[in-house]
Amino acid sequence: MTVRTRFAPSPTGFLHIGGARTALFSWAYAKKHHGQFILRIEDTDVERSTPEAVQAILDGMHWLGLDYDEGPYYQMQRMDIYKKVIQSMLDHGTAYYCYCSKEELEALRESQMQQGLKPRYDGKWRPEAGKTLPAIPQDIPPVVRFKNPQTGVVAWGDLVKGRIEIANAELDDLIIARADGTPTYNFCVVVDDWEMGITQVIRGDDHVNNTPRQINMLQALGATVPQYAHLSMILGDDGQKLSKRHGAVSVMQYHEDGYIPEAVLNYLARLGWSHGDAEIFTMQQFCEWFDLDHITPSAAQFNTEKLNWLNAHYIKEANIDVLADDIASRLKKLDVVAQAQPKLQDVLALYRERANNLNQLARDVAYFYTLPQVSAEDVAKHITPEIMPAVQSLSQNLAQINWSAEAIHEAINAVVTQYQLKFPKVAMPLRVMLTGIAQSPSIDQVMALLGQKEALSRIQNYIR
RNA sequence: GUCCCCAUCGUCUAGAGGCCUAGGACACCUCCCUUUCACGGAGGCGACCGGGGUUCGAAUCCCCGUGGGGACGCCA
Repeated sequence: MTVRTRFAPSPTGFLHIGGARTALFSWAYAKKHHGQFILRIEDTDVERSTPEAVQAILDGMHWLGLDYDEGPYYQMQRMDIYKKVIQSMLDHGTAYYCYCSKEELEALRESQMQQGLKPRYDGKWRPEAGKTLPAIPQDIPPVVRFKNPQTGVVAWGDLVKGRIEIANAELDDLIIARADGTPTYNFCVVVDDWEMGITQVIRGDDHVNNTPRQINMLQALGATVPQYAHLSMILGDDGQKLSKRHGAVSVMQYHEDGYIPEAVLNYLARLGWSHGDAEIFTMQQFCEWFDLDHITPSAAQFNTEKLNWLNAHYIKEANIDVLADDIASRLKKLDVVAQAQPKLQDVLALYRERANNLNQLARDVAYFYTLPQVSAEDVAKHITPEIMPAVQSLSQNLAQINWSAEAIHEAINAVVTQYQLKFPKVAMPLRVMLTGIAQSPSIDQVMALLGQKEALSRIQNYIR
């Protein structure tokens, strides 16, 4: 049987880091087994679903390069299928109408909680041999409930957590269609996973508790039960649960914050999954290596520092033209236009070795295209009156030479010797004059890229 | 409250009874490289939640604690 996995987000917000990892693992599993990966939008909560959220999810997946073979399917467009199944379950007696009002259910829940019991539907309208059902109230539109088995256990071999077993007595008859006739989540999932021929359901472990209900429905429908793999959650950098209020951000925020998608992908792949000592790998390798039995069942804490380390790696590895495009657009946000000279690719070749963030990289190279902001502190510390004669003399020499890093280096060495100084004594003030700060790559290389005219002009500003 | 899940360095993890005086990676520290800051290189620090079993032998298996998390909606 060919493998078919799916990612089934509900469009009530952006694609966050946990969702992205779930999608990544489902995607990789399908790729590994030459199967299909399906995207399904679970938008049956009309109140909270928005088209913007759908777009945000699509954008996030696109940025990460998680392409799908089928979909996106929208559950709201599949109502006919669900209604047909509900009718057939009603016909077969595996589902029934319940006329309890919301208030009645609420009261039931409360009293059970007070008695220290697990809140559950009491089966008031559940048809049973020899049982007389109450009189049907006229003013209450009924919901449809699934007739869950009351004895025995539901068990499955979870691909991540191992065997999980839950007594049917713990479960109640869940609502599969609301009073207005629309189907509910657990039911739609069952129908879709069945109808779409999903073979492995890979999802967050907050769904473990839904699984036994879904299996029971699948069995009532006579459907093949897929395999389940429940991924543990991702905690924030501080070990706390991610929530809207606390640290949960869109994957697109990582783009915004200067991360390269390869780094995010590699990082996410290693969160909860491992392949021996492998830390850095391509998505192609990941798809070859990926399997469900090397996933940790315990929750993982997000670590930005390790992401930064991977980001540095992928910035070094990136295609220089792609990198230049990205940095050019980030420069634009800083109101800096990357001119033709010096070529941004050349500048980045010099700078990317030291960067671990794209925004930082953009800020670092901005001075090639705009006058740097110099701090008074750096000026006071490095551009001292004592050094000015040497700088002045160097400036005159530089005007004479053939502009190249080697020649610049020689020129600096010459004044260093002439004035009996150490190299940094001259290099540091140059850095500040040219780049605005006291840290930069080799000053001769920086100057070579900046160009003779521009370099000399910036030095002149300090000579009076 | 009830049910379910989880538990190795600060963090991500390797580990499927002897290969473990517990390995790798990030972070941290030291040194080297050096034209500053980085990069890079070499070292270092640092963990099996506790208690009982089982076994010749347990990080690995079992039980009990403890701690953490999740689920209990006409939300998904």
